[in-house]
Formats: sequence, C-alpha cells, structure tokens
Amino acid sequence: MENKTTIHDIAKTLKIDASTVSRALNNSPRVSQKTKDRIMAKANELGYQRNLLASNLRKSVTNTIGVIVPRISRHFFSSVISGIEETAYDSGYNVMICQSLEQLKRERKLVETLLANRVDGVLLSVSMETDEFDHLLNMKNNGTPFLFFDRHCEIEGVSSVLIDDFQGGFDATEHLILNGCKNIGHFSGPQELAIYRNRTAGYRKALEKHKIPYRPELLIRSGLMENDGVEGAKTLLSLPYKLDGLFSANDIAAIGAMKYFKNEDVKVPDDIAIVGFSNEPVSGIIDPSLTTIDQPGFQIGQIATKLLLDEISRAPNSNAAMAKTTILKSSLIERDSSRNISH
Amino acid sequence: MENKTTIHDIAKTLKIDASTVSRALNNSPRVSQKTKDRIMAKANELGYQRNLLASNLRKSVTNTIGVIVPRISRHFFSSVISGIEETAYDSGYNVMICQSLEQLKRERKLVETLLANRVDGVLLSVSMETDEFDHLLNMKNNGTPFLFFDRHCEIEGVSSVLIDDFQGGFDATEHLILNGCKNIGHFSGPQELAIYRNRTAGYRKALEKHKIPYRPELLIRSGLMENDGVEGAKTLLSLPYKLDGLFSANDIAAIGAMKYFKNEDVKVPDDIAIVGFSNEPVSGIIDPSLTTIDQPGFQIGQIATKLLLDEISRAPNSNAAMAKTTILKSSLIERDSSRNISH
DNA sequence: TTCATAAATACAATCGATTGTATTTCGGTA
DNA sequence: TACCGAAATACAATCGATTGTATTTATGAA
Repeated sequence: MENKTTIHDIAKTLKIDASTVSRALNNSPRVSQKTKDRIMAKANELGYQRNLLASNLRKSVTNTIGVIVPRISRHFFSSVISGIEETAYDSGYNVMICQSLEQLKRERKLVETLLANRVDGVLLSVSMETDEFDHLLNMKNNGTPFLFFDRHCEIEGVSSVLIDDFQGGFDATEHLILNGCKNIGHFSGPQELAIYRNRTAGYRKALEKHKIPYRPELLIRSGLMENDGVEGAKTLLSLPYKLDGLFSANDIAAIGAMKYFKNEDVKVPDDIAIVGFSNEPVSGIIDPSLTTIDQPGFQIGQIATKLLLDEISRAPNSNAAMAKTTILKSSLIERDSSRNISH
Repeated sequence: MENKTTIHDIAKTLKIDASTVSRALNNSPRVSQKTKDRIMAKANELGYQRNLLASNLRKSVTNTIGVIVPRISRHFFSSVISGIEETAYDSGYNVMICQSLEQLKRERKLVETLLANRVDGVLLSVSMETDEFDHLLNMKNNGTPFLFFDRHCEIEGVSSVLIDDFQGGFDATEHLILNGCKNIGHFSGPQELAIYRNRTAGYRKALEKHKIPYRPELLIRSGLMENDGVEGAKTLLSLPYKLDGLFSANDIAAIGAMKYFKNEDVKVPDDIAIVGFSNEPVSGIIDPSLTTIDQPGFQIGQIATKLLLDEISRAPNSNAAMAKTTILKSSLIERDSSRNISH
C-alpha cells in the first residue's frame, strides 16, 4: 500500500523478467497472450500504475504539451484551452495549463519549469509585460517546438496563430462611423503587444477611409482593466467637444466605461455608442448589451495544437518547414450598445 | 543545440565526475567553491537545464501538486486556483491545473494521469457527475495525499475545506423572507453533491423558521447552466399562484431566470426578488445587479494547500493526523435584485 | 526423431540525476 | 619529513521503465 508497485514487483511474483512485463503492459506482439493475461491480472491485483517519470525519461518523450496564457479565467483564453485540450487528447497528448498573470517574471519561470519537465512542445500567448524574449529564444535554441497564439512576438522561425486584429479594429470603428459617430474615442491597450497595435491601426485606417481626422487626445492607452475603462471614460468626457463613439480594445474596459457613463447620465448608445473586443460572456448579458468583436477561441486552440503536434512529429529532422502565420477572421457582433442610435 | 546537455556533458568537458557536478548544481558543501564556479560557468555556457524527469524519479518526489476543478473559467474556481498557486509557489511547489468539465469520465482520467506523473498530492473539487468514488479510493489506497475543497465526497480519512453552504442557503432564503417574499422558488442543482444538498437544506430551514410551508413544486432540480435557469423560470411562472422570490444555487442559473423574467415583463425585484450563489463578477455588472452569496475562494485555496502540504510532509509516518473538515463562512452581498421592493 | 525456424522469454544497457561509500588530495602539526 | 584528519573528489548503485540482443522453448516439416 505504501510503496507503489513496479514492473519488477510483478515480474518477481510471476517469476518472469521485467522486460516481459513491460512489453506485456505495452501490448507488444513479442509476448504470448497467455503471459499477457497473467501479467495483466497480477498488475490489477497489485494496483500497478506505470511510473511516467521513468517511462518518459527512458523514451525521452512526455506526450505532454505546455500551455501558458495570461489568465485562465478570461473567457477567450479558456475557450482556446478547450480547443487545445480537445485536439491534444485526441492525439494522446496531455496538457499542462499555466497562467502568467500578465507578469513577465512568472512567464519566465513557467517556461523554465515546462522545459525542465521536458514537455514535447509549448503553446504560448505572451503577457502584457513581455518586452524581452530571452526566455523564448532560450526555448528555441533548446530545440523545444513552440508556437504563439493570439499574442505573439517577432521571433524568427516561430509560427503563430492569430486573429486579424487589424480587420477587427477596422470593423469595430467603421461600424461606429456607419452608425453616425464622428468623435470616436479608443482604449488602445499596451502598444508593446502587436495585437493592440493592430487594433489601433485598424481604428486609424477606418477613420482615414471615412475622412475623419485622427485626434491623439481620443486615444487612451491603459492596461484595459475595468477601472482603466472608468478612468478613460472620465478623461474622454472632459474633452472640450462631445464624444459620440468609443472603441475599446477589450470588453472589460468597455464595461468600466459603460458604468461610468451610466453614473454620469450619459446614454448608451444614444449619446455615446460603444464597441468592445473579445466577446466576453458578460457582454451579452449587461444592459445595454455590448457590441463586440468575437474571436474564434476554440478554433484557435485546435489549429495551434494541430500545428504544434505537426512540428513535434517533425522535430528531429528539424529545419524542414518554415514558420508560418495563420490568421483567423474575427466577426462583429452587433448589440444594443451601438444599435438604433437616435441623434 | 539539438540534444539537451546533461551533467555528464559538463563533467566530461571539465574532466570531473558527474556526481560532483550534481552536487555543485545543488550547492552542496561537499564541493569546493572553485569547482562550483567552474561548473556553473560551464553549465551556463552549455545552456544546461536540469532534467526533472530524472531528478524526480531518483528522489521519488516531484514537488508538484495536482489540482482538479470542474471548470477553470468559473470565477470561484479561478480564485481558488490563485490561492493554491500562491501558497504552493511560496513553498517551492509547482501546480498542475486540470479541468474535469463536470465529467466523471474525465475526472477519472485526470486522477490517473496525475498519479502516473507521481504528483506529491492532489486538491480536488469533484464534478457534478461524480457519484462513484473508485478513482478516489484508488488514490487513497495508493498513498497519495489528497484533499477536497468546496465539492467533496464522504470518504473516510480525507480532509475537506468547505464553505458553510447550509448557512449560505439559509441566509439567502431568510434575506428574501425578511424582504417580504412568501412564495420562494429554489433552483437546487444536482442533489448528489453535498454542497447543493446543504444549500437546499438551508433554504428549507429558513422557511421552517419563518413558518412558511415548504412546497415541493417550488424546488427545481437542474444542472444550473444558464439555460436551466430559463427553463426553471418558465416552470415557476406557470404555477397557479404568484412567485415573489427565487433563490438559485448559483449565479449563472439566476441570470438565466432574470433574462426570462425580463422577456416576460416580470419586474425584478418588484415582482420577483432574486438571490444567487457564488458572486460571479458578472453578477455585479448586470442590471439589476444580483444579490448573491460570496465565497472566499482565494482563502479556500490557501488553506487547502497549506493542509495538503502538511499532509505531504507527514505522509511517510502516515496515519498520524485524522481527517479534518474546515468550514469557512460565506457572506451575503445585497444588491438591487432583492432591494427596495415595492409590493 | 531431428533439425531449422519462429515464437517466447531472458539478459543487460540505458535514460539523467542523486547519494552513500570509498578514495585521493591537501594543509597543518609533531 | 612523515603522518593525521578534514576537505574534495571519484566510484558505483539506484530510481522504474524501455529496448536491442541473446538465449531458450515450441512448432512443424523432412
């Protein structure tokens, strides 16, 4: 009961060799059915359970992939994780889930731990703080296949599965413009991250297309937490001219702004129309419901995992395939925060 | 670059023994400072990284605890996980996070995988489907310390860290009664789980205390998903007498009901007052905001981890401490869905 | 019955790190 | 200079499973 039973225990009680036990447990054709049966029976009787530490060490394969996301509680990331798990399990892989909590220091440590545990590959969406890549380059040099999803870095030879954030930002902004908005504020998020740069670029492109001048004071950079939305809304309302639209680079900050507007008796969407980004479940529930950009999280997880597993199975002969960037479409979900505007 | 460097590689290039390298890397006093420096330098140069598979196998300790929750995306569980991670990291432990997705089959497989990976202990909140315990008994017999949090099973000798669900259910119901509700519906959740049984018992106790007869038709059992809330609301509205209060065993189903009531032009709280359970972030954001029972998730995680680590460090001499049940208080958060009722 | 061949099993090395024991080296003292 | 004890290092077994090679056993044909 105390000490786990090993193949040697089974071998000894049956008076056969451990190698035969190992082969039987792996259903090798080199062991006769009769012995297999005896071994299986004894294994069950003793409550044998394979020691994966030993097995993986010997095989130098763990059948495990590591996943690092900023926060597991974000709906987008948890749907990506579901997609990853489904695909991975189907291929016989396990998944180690980790969260960086948006901290570079933690991200570094997690990468190190995953590598030390010899995961076969890593899927990664970087933290908001990640502006140095030494830990990622280290992973690359180390020969561990990995892949970015959603939030990526420019590292040569590393593939990514991304959302078309530029298009998303463009769609969100143009939607506001087509609904009559002229002075459109934008919560942009940390511009160190490509996803936020791209959303902002889409915002500017839409303005440009519709010949609306870009005004720097309408662009609010922040961490996109709920309270950042409150503060941003406050700043925008204090401008000398009237805001009539807001595109926030995520839903959470948009909701913060909505709360502030409600307090100030600013009507959404009649006074100010709002579009968020990410389609958090809460966005469909609040009142007014929030127009947003939906990202196919589950699908991203599936695709990223498939690509990673490909890379893993190809790894030894290495330099074969080039890095490729897969870009998925996002879609605008129109809701009450930008609909039927009466002004 | 391709093959990871080992202590033997370091040993060979420095013409010393691998055991010395190992001791140096573990900062053993048996190695001179001079040699340590040489070894460290070479280790960095070669990009050495300890192979935890080998190390853990040899030491038969992984410094890792496994965590199984029904869903990582639930706010309550992700705050428990934060508490677990904080406490575990502080003690030098890693955490493997897994989600059962409320499926017994998956829970079984996850337990097996964690055991096969020889985690030092497991923290577990069972799935809604878990009505057989063979996998848990197996873990117990196997000698792996584990502990329930929030959702537990009656297994002798296994400790739990729980919320006082009875009190929570009582508080929620009494709150409705004190606000004038007489016909109070209840979404009870699967009664196989103790937490839901206890919430329901609290509901009945509050009715009894205030001499309100219990009516079975007011009790709706379901899976507590959002759509279950919609269906439950529909059923309750079709009763021959007028419902004026609703206590849902979680927030999600309560929100489903609110949506349905809004559609049917039933006013919350004036026609029907509502109290949920769990304090999901969305509950403070929706309109009207949802009165709910707040559970100290982070604290549960901290306490459960501390207890588990105690048990792990005590494990060899085993049968020492008895199983204990720690019960934490929940607290009612009063919001608009049950406040200032005018009827 | 005998031998060739296939089937079944045993032997032994290995994965990478750890650790108890044995050996060597060194500094200091008589 | 010889020797003792401590410091530093080397040797070798081990954790549990896997796997290539060698050996034994069984089967069937001549």
